[in-house]
Amino acid sequence: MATVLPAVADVESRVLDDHHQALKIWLRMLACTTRVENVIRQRLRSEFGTTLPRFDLMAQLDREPEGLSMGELSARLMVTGGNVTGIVDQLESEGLVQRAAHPSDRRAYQVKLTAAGRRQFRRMAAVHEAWIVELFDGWSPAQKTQVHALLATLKQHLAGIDTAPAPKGKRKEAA
Amino acid sequence: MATVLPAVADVESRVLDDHHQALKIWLRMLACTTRVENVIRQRLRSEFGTTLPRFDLMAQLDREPEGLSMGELSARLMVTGGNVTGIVDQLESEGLVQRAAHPSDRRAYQVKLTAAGRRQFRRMAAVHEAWIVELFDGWSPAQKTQVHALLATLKQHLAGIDTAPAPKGKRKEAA
DNA sequence: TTCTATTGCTTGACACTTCAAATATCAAAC
DNA sequence: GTTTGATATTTGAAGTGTCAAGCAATAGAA
Repeated sequence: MATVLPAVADVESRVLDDHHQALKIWLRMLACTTRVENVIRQRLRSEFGTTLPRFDLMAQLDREPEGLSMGELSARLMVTGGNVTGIVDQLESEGLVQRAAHPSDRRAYQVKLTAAGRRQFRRMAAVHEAWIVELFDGWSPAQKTQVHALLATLKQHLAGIDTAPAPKGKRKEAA
Repeated sequence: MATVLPAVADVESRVLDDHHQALKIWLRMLACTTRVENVIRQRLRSEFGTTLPRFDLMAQLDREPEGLSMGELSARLMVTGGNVTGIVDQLESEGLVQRAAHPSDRRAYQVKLTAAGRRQFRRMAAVHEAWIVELFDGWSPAQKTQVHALLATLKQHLAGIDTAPAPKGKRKEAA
């Protein structure tokens, strides 16, 4: 693999490039998601007078007729519990969501969409999906399939990563 | 794959699938970036006692020795101006950043990293890059190259999208 | 010049978010 | 039954973020 003269420099620069490659991908990916989020956020506001987190939370509830606990919402939305409390408080006060008693655990609720909440969400969801299709129309169907698979790989890798940084020499220390 | 009978249904469901495909990609992509952000955020906090937006802002300044105006920072970080004001206020009060007079426009500043700011950022940046490499290690170098190119396509497409939703029948109405 | 419109930035109100600490309930061991 | 520890949620403080309104400086036209 290593040729004679530029071998050393090549190996070094390849490492550097590889590092910069990951960083560049990250910055580019972040730019894309931020852009998409900003567009969706502004459109949700101007078209429906609502916000992205409200929409996301209702989206989770829409696909779970039985409702979700606060903790499940927190996990699915990948935000902290305190955050969910605040958003549910608001949606509940607007009559879009309802805290129902959990059948077997008095600590937990089952948060559900009310009829009004479901109606409103469904109305927004159709438009929202069209927006997403528009925003991702830069990729051909074949490219979309490719990306979908690539993201699956990354997502799985990320699931195995510890939140705390690896303490120097260790790797995958399973309990 | 497609057998005789469900052909019609296939055509229809393909359209639906295409819509759902964009949505699925978006959700998966969002999950990945959120996960990465959360990991980096927590590590920045525990290792360096700083936050992601502070780090991002300093990163922009580090690569511009001449400094950046508030507006340029706002554009690069893809956040609103008011937000930048707040973060710069803090970093300035901590002596990591400095508002210098703009040579030709008395309305604007040139925000620069101080010596202390640059020192601190450089220290964090090396570790940060290692984290990114770790987080994106789920992709092979070849896959990274692929993703890098695919994201370039998407980014360009997104740049041509208007923030306001397309008003029904119109398309690309250039002034 | 002077008027007008634009640009760069800040402010204040409010929404979202994390974090850490507090409360309440559960589950399981004793 | 109590205690002990874990789990579900809420609370409050502080940071981050948008938005709209406002001020100061610029730029261009009348």
